[in-house]
Amino acid sequence: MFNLEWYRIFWQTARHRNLTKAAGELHITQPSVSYAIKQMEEALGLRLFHRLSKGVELTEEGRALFEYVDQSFSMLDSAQKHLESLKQLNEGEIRIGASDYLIKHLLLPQLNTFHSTYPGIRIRLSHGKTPDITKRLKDGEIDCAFVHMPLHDPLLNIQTLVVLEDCFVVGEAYQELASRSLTMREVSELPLILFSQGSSTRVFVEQWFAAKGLSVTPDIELGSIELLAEFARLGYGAAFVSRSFVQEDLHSGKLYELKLDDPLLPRSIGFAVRRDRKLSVAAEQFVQMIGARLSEGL
Amino acid sequence: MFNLEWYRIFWQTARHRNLTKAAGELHITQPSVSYAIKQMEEALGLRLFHRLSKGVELTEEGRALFEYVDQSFSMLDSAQKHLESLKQLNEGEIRIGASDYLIKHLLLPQLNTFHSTYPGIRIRLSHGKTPDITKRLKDGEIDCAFVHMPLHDPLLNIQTLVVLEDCFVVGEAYQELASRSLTMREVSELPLILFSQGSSTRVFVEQWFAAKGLSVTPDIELGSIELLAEFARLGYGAAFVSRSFVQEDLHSGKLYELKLDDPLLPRSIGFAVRRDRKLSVAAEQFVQMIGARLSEGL
DNA sequence: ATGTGGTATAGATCACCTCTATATCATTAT
DNA sequence: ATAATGATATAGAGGTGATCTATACCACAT
Repeated sequence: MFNLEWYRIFWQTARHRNLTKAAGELHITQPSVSYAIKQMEEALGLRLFHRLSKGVELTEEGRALFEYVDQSFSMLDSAQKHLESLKQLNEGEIRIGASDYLIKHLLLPQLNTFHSTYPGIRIRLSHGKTPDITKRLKDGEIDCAFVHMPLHDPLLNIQTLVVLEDCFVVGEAYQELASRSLTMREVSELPLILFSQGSSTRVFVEQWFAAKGLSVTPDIELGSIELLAEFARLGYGAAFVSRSFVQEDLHSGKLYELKLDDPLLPRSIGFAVRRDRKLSVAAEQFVQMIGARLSEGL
Repeated sequence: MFNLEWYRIFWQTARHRNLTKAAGELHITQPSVSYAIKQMEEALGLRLFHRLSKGVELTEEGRALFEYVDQSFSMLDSAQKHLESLKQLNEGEIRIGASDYLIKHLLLPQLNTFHSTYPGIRIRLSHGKTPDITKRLKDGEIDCAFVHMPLHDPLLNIQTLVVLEDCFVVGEAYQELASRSLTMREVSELPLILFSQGSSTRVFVEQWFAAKGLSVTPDIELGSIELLAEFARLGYGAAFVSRSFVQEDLHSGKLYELKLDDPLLPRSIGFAVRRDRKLSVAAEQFVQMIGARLSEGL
């Protein structure tokens, strides 16, 4: 059959009109070139070059072939360049799934860094609840996802990325509550400021209460963690937030953390990919960066 | 370095999403495919396929590569088709040089046959005098030429194709001249009907006279052999024509050939190509045909 | 458990590409 | 003429890497 390597030899020979020069370019010897072209001509049943005393020259048929081969090669050359570019992270695409909350507070800060380092990489975010996100991940619509733990799925490779520690915080108005330890019932009877219904955070806190047979109805229900903290500071009640987010306020005394008889279990955020798929170069790089930055502390 | 054969293996694998199938298509074994793709991935420093439990699937980078490779291959495929077509004489080009006279009386009848057999082959004719034609042949502007012999040129390969025998003919009016043998001087004093100045035929006949120190001025000078014969038939004088052309008139008694003391040397028509160039498939076929037909007698 | 359908790995083999050496040929210089 | 130069072609030896066989391994379905 026809050996594709022959095309490369043919191409160089046609360009240099000289077997010896072509051989030099290809880092092989002149007889090898001569041999390859002979093979080719025999395989095609056509003469491709005129053998002149001072080199070779394409025949009519050879010229016809060269037109195509040249184009074909420039195509393959572009391919090499494109792949190199993908490898150098000058282009590419990452499709990430996460909840609105995680997109805003975990992903966005990291993404900025990533995007300014690799401006050519296109980021596609899709938001949704964890079950929805995992489905899209399994369907191949997204490359990786940030999910709330615990989550088990045989098709997915999930690793814990960062641990969220939650707490109830109050403003100065409720300062005295923070001096002693509260039971869950006591907490449930406070005016509560919670994340909106259906969010992972809300589900988590409701389950915590439910474990003691308590059901709660928040006085205030909000969609953003900043607002939760703000209402707490203003003394509207106890807000359920992740501790790291209100760290500064706790230090400066604008907010107070409630001590609890039954400690809240830490919640984990995991990073999930399909077990049977390798990440693209771009996604791989992204994961590396996320991992490095998060291990230094969120 | 990168082996172009790998592309073929990559391509088949990508199309079938299955190493085993690709191997079958390529008439090699599955491990060979596995090995080749591994080589390729290592050379590129990129993973090209996801290995799934039920086959393989292109990665993002693999898809990018496939786009190019697929195009590149369809290009090479077109090349094969084109060459095949050239070989089958479904297309191609022949550039032929000849004098006006030879184009009309030697080439045209043959060309019709050739052209109806191979309608896809483009014929390019260029006309000119033999020295001009041979120059164009040596410059590579034409592929082959019909020339008047004798002609010697170290760069050209010339073979005699057909022998033209010339003669002087007269109409009934001069019938009695044909009964005896004439000297050249007698002929030179007849009213002569000759081909136009500069043509090979004219040069030939002038040289024949010049060899005896005679110079001639024709009474009638014409550009086509039909007209020469016609004027002779009408009794305007003696026309110098090739015998084969007036064969019929000689038999039917419309024309009479003059007998000469000094016989005219037969003139040869030769076929010339460049010694260092091989003819294209189309031209080769043309030469074959011309040779075969002419050897059966013009 | 077992079978099925896929890929990966190990080690042996062999085809064929590449090499060296030399022939041959045309052109150019001496 | 003769030699030198710069090409390609050919012959025969050799080595390398693609290919093969055999087998392991893995996921999934039965």
